[in-house]
Amino acid sequence: MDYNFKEIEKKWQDYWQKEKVFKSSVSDAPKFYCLEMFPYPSGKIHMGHVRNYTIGDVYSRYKWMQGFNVLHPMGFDAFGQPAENAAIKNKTKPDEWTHKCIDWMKIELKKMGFSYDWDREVSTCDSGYYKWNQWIFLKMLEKGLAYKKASDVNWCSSCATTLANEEVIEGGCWRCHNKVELKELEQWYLKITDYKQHLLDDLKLLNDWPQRVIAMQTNWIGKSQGVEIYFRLKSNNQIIPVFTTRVDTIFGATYIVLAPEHPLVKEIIKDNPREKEVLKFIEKVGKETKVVRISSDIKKEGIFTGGYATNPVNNEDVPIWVADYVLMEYGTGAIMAVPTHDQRDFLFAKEHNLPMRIVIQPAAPACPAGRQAQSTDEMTEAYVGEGFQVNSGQFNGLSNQEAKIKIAEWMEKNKYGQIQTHWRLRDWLISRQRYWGTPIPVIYCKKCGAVPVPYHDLPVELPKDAPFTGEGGSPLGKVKEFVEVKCPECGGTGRRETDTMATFFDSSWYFLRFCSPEFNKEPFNVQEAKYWMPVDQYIGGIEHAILHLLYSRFFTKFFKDLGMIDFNEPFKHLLTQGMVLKDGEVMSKSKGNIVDPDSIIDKYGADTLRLFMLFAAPPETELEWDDRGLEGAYKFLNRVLRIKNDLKDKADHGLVKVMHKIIKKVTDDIESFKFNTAIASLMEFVNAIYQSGADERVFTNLIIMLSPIAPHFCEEIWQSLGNNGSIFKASWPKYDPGLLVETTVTMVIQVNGKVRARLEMPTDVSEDKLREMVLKEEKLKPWLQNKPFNNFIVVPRKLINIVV
RNA sequence: GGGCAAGUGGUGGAAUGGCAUACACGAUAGACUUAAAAUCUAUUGACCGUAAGGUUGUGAGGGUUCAACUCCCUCCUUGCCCACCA
Repeated sequence: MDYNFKEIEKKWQDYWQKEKVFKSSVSDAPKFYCLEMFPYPSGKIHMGHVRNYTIGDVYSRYKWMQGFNVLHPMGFDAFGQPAENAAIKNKTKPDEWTHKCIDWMKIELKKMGFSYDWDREVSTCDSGYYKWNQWIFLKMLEKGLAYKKASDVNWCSSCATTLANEEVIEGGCWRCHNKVELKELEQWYLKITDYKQHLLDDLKLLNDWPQRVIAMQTNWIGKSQGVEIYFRLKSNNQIIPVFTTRVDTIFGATYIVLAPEHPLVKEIIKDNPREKEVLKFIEKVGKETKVVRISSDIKKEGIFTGGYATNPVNNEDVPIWVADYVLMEYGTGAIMAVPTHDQRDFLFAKEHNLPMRIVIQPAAPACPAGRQAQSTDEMTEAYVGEGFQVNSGQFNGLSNQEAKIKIAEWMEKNKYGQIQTHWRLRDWLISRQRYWGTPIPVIYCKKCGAVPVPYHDLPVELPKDAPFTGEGGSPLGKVKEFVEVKCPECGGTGRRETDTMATFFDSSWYFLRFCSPEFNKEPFNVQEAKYWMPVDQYIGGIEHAILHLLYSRFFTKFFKDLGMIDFNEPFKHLLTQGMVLKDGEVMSKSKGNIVDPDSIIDKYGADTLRLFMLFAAPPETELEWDDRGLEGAYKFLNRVLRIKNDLKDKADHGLVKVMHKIIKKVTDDIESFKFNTAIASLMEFVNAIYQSGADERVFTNLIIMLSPIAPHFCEEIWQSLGNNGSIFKASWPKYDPGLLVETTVTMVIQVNGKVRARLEMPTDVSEDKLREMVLKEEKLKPWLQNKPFNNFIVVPRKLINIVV
């Protein structure tokens, strides 16, 4: 008979909550902080949440049973635009809508049986939380890390707000995919670039992070070392700086190219017969969107300006061109072109018949790629590999790697240029022209300028009934009582900042807040954070590999500089779980292939859902949803339950030995997040029990090992076996290494690498004895046929390979 | 274009130099049943063979090794991230 999961799951969820089984507080015991990325409260949990939180839950419960003091909190990343949209649609207020969603979501999370310490719940939209966003902002302002500047910012007209560089994906808005425009605005920025070197260097400390996340962050920070070279405009000797990482090719620079927006272009073409034509070209390029400009199959277009510049290393005059493939926002907005050693320059030069010169030759014949080109005419593509300098003055004959250093030093000495480092990382734009976010705590005064709100006036509360319509513009600007305030400095007429903070600000430090969620003197209690932090295990989606993780690392470094914490990195170990797929595709509303967790819980129970998700694939790989696999998980639980009705007085010694092996395997597997093989081992254990019958001790160990995975199910059995208290207060079984030692072993006998026999041998058999037994073996005789052995290889306790 | 993963039965996956396909799903057969479901038992990579057994087999090709899914080289395919980045 099937077990009654509905009754059982409800019963134990209530019990865990009432008894506060998973409540944690600072103690002398070793701590373990297990954190899953908190959700945006959309109102419904999806399979991605279920997978993420199940992984964290299993690990937390396992750590509890290993004797750790576990911090396993949950909260809600509750500010953000969807609440505004939903509120307009449903004619309610973002505040009410969000809190309703949080309530629904909590019900669903509780139905999954997750072991959270709900006493630590935080929601970022509560003033008790965002007050500290404002506090952090003011501290950053004090330290010169928050500043306001006017510039062209990424603007999404459909969301009517600005976007950080990190929020622009392929030229579109990360949320609505609308084309992003540039708009000149005065906005607040955080100087994350002050930490760029630390953010890059400390990636080396993160040995327990996935390689690809490290790679993505490295890429995003984008450090590149090179030389800024001073070309000079021939007509008036003005400097045109260009940046290159390949200074070894400087003697092959046969023209330079400016971005169409480059300020010097207008000067160069002034009173020049080509002026009209060039302006026409610039206008044309300006109309193209960035998306079109970067699409790789489009031909690079450019035009000669009529001007010339002088290459400082050889005083050669080179033509100045303007082309669409040079971007004003990277480097200096101007490049030197070396057609022989850069593929893009090569194609451009061929197209426009520009001169080229070879300056690096592969070291033939050592270089396989390298037939040396005798003239540029025979080149069909640029040579971008390593080699030796030619046509490069006093640097001829050097390897290009060596030349890179020597030329850079020589240029710097002669003031032809300057060794420089370029970074891709830009300061973080945090102003948003939205309602549902943290108000930026600044007041503008005609006399005093931008004045920070004094700490004792925090929080700057978000007015509950702003008249927002979704039409854009800062809705807070329409709330008179909010905007019209006195200047805190001179008492004169002031005007409050009406932009709110980007929501990534909220999630950049929530892991610290969880250490002391009620603390009301500072963002977190320094002592408690000292005990709990850093997060030992962080679990979440790969989609946060750049934004959220980079910002959180930045905030952590800031708090360290404030002296509030004493570690460099917030997350010791990071696990990025794979997506949940259905029919090979990511589950999504638009594809209509969503499986609702709630309906699965209703039909099979949370334990079955948890078991299936963990068994179907390792946590980091994609998981293909499979109804039949779910059915299999359900059958397994019933199979376990049946054992209980058939317990023996004493289990066989053989089964006890099997048990100890399984304990070792399951412990090792769970420790390293191999839940799928841990479950496979438990299934093997169950199969073995079906063969020989378990006693209560063996069965209890099975139940304890299964309990992190199927907690309600195991808690029920634990209780029905007459145990007191929660199974999660029980300790994890230990294996007896003595029982793992075998006296005999099955050895595989190979002849020429092919398996020809298997022999049962004592583990301590001597090699001579082995040989004797092998030669006697009838099965092997046809293969050996009295031929002499070339080799007789023995891998102790495993295998023998005879080579004849 | 650059970087990082990955490619194994009908399916999800296991094995990190030493028995390829653990565990499960599915399928087939049997037991139980009036019958079905559930459950239990057995078989299940392909090919040849009545069988014993043999051959072959981890995207393709080469290499190292007594021994390669695993290490090295070349290539193909898929996924993800970045990208006219100078």
